[in-house]
Amino acid sequence: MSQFWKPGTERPQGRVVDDEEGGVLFLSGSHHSSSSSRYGYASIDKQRQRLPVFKYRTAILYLVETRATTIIVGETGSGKTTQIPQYLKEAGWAAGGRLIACTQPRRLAVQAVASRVAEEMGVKLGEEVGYTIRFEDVTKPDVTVLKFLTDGVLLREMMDDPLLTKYSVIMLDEAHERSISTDILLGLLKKIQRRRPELRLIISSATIEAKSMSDFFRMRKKRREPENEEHGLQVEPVILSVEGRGFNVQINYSEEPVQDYVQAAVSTVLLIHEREPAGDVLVFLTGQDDIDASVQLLNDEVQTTGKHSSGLIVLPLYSGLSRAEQELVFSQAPRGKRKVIISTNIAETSLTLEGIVYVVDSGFSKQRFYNPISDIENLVVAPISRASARQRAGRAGRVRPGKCYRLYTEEYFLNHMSNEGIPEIQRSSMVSCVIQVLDDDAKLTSPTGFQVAEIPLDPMVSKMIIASSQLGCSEEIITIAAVLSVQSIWISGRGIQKESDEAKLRFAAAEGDHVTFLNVYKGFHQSGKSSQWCHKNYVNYHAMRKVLEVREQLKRIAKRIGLVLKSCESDMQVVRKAVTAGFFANACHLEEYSHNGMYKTLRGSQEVYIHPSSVLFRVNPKWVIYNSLVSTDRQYMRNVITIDPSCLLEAAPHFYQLQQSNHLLR
DNA sequence: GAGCACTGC
Repeated sequence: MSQFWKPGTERPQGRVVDDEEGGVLFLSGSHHSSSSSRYGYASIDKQRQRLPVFKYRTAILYLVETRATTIIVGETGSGKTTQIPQYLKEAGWAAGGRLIACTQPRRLAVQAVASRVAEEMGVKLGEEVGYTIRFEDVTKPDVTVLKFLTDGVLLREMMDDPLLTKYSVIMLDEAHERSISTDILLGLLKKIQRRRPELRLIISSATIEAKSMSDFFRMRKKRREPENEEHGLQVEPVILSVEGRGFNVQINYSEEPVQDYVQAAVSTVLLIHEREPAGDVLVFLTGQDDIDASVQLLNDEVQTTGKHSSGLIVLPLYSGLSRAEQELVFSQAPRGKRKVIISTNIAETSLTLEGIVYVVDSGFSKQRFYNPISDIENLVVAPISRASARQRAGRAGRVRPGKCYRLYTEEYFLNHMSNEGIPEIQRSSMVSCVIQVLDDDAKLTSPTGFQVAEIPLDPMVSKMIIASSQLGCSEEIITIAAVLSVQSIWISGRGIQKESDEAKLRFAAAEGDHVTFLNVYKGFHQSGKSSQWCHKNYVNYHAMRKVLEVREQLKRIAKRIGLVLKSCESDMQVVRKAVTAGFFANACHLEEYSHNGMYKTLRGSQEVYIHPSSVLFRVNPKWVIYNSLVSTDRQYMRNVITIDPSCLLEAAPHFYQLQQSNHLLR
């Protein structure tokens, strides 16, 4: 362990200041604000040196060498994500066959950063610089030394290598977003540090959470491991702050509380357009309904009172849009026109829009909440946190000084908004990730429990796949699992409702949605995977490509864990059995006296209804199993299949024994 | 006869 090669680094010039609580250091470099000149014809090296993070290069390397954990607070545009991994490599942290890892919460960011770094280093992507995301491993063993990956992938790598021995440094980027995977990684990495004192962590976080990150990684003095001290390694974490390249954003608050934020957003946009100089506008609302409504209102305004609002190009932005519609948002507005983008939270973290000068912030977003008693996840419109509000405002200052209009009062911002949002881990069901982090004492059943943990899907889906291997219908079940993993394989939208409903009926199977998916997949396959075929049948071609991709991945995993790949041809009875084996806990029985299609769940007797998008809507079979619940004014079951109640006992005698003795199984 | 903020393995 002690043979690990440590690169020698000079002590930096800057000041190292001890925090009064001991341990936490702020290292203040010289704060010459770098000019924000655009990349001109400068060489890549020159460009790299112009980034704000460059003048902290020595400091960062010094801290990484001498501290187990370094926390970097970097604003957007500091260059930390692309530069720090390169500094580490230049300093020798990738020598001796070790790797440097840099994680991101999102796949797209992983790909983008990796290709940028490969370009800067002048190497081919997938050689010295590579990346890994689910379904895509662009790395070369023994060649790749800088590896970018999603935090979910790193978590999964821990299943095979719990101490992550091949990495010398792990940088967790965007840790302030507190995704479930990031949070679990933070916890596990802290444990790994005790066993691997030579491992270095870099946590990149936004200002506000930096202190709590540092507190988390500070080891208690009593429990400090003596061997770490012998290493000459300081176990107390350190915080280093790197300035960004953002411009000042002037904040304007509403003077009175706003009654209707859609209306207020529309008026504000019109006011900006009337009074403010050129520059695009970004409006944050909560969801598709709000956004479509305000796009409509603004366009009506453009039509009726052409004078004020001519020159406005109004564009919606949310994840449900087609690719072509999303791309419109990135195109530059014609000269003399002002672009107004009305968006969900997608523009707060996932997408970066250039040219935004004005931001209108409704103060709300849709957030997931989980009720562990009913085991139901809900999507609710809720106030955002101050951290979110700052993030939204920051979107106005990327190209030049901007303005942010908050549709709430300053008093509300200061006294009623929470400082930080509730981390995702506290708002979600943990079924999918808990199985990954159980240790040897967790008593996973053999072999099923271990196989379930190997498949990167919800445990119920995994169980269904494993059962299908024994039932001889794994080809079909893997197709169903792949379809369930994409959002929707149907094209939907205004104006084509009737046609798409009719198209769906052509594939409808009496057994329910799962078998309907098989029919669609069969048709798609027989058409030669044709996009025209999809178009004609109101099937989403991009979704079907994704289904193919996921399907191949699942087949590979199935083979690896020793499952039998076999088709049951047209025997849908075994398909239903396999679905039941996975989803027995979601069984429901029709309450016949109710005459309105009300079902009750066997587990918990909750009132549920078949979702109108299901092929079994209004068919109301006596016994069904659902894939998931959507919670609105009612609880709707999405993706439903008919079952035989005797299969329930067969599939899960341990689960339904009690119910049977209570005569709940009729 | 209803609707899906955003991610991820």
